[in-house]
Amino acid sequence: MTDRLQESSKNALSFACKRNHALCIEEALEHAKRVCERAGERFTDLRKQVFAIVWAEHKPVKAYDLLSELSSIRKGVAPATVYRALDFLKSQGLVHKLESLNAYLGCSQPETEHHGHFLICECCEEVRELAFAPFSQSIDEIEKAQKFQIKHTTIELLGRCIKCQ
Amino acid sequence: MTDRLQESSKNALSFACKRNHALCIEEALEHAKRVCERAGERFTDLRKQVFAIVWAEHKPVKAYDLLSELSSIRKGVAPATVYRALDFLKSQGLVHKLESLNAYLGCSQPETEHHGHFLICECCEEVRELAFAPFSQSIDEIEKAQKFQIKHTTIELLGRCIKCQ
DNA sequence: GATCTAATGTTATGTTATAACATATCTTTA
DNA sequence: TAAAGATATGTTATAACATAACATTAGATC
Ligand SMILES: [Zn+2]
Ligand SMILES: [Zn+2]
Ligand SMILES: [Zn+2]
Ligand SMILES: [Zn+2]
Repeated sequence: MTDRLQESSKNALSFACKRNHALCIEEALEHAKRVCERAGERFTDLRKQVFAIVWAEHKPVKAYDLLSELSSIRKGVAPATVYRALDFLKSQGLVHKLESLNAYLGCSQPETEHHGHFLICECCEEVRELAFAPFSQSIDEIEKAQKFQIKHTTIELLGRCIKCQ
Repeated sequence: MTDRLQESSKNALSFACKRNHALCIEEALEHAKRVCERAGERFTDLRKQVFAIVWAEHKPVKAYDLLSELSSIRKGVAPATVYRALDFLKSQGLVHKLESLNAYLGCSQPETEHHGHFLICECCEEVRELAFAPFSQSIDEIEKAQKFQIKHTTIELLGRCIKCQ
């Protein structure tokens, strides 16, 4: 247990990066705060806590697991509490929902224009968010060819990562 | 009410195409039957009925709506009944699950190699399955670049169709 | 027709998500 | 700064989606 735990004061438990990255959560929280400020939205304690828990996992989190983690640092937590916070964070692009898993993942690049395209390893459950959208050209082509105006994409590729092949 | 209704005998109700396409369900059932035969699987009454209901809609169907439709032509229908049939049909590529809608759609081209990529109109709820996979090249590239072996893709593009723009 | 296997029936429960309304907190402005 | 309005959260209840476990039935094999 490092200095970071002390620094994080009362909510230390949930605010520590599960992979022990130095300053990981602190930086992500700064990042998230800026995103909210720019959007003129409030980054409340609840939202901060939910974001920090999701982020700390570095992997998809189920809403009800999140609920039980959140309960350990906060009172009066019900499903609606969690889903409302998740909805907000999604609306700001700070977390993504993985539809094929019914789980939520902290966005790895919230300040970059991107659509949330994921590689999901069926074996180790690691999920990688593609940094640059390799599908954007295909998507443009589809929009033209099919005269279809795309507003949101769900692209989740299930398979095996290099470690699990 | 046309001849087709009479032809379909006891299960006429659910076996009629909701868009009044001539021979639509009959042909799809023949198609599905062949797919099952080739796979050495049984296309039972239950599976046939579930497939026909899903197909007749020509749009995504919720499992519990399917359940209630199925109940009108069959006894002893419970959630498991429906989900088992859907699992089977999915395994044969005869229906797809739309993860972002929690709904099921009859496959428009079950005998063609394809991955199930969809355009979903948020306005009229019409869903089009892309006939040729425009993403297959991107997917190949990702597999090489990321050393990730893709086994299943979830690609659902939400937006507005030409009629709803 | 006895045996084995696959499919379905049946009951119960687990999991995921939202509705509706009360209360608290923040922001704005008089 | 007190009142009013808007946003966020608390609280209770329920809706919507899906699977587990075991019994029974129907089809295939011998
Ligand atoms: Zn970290
Ligand atoms: Zn992202
Ligand atoms: Zn039809
Ligand atoms: Zn298909």
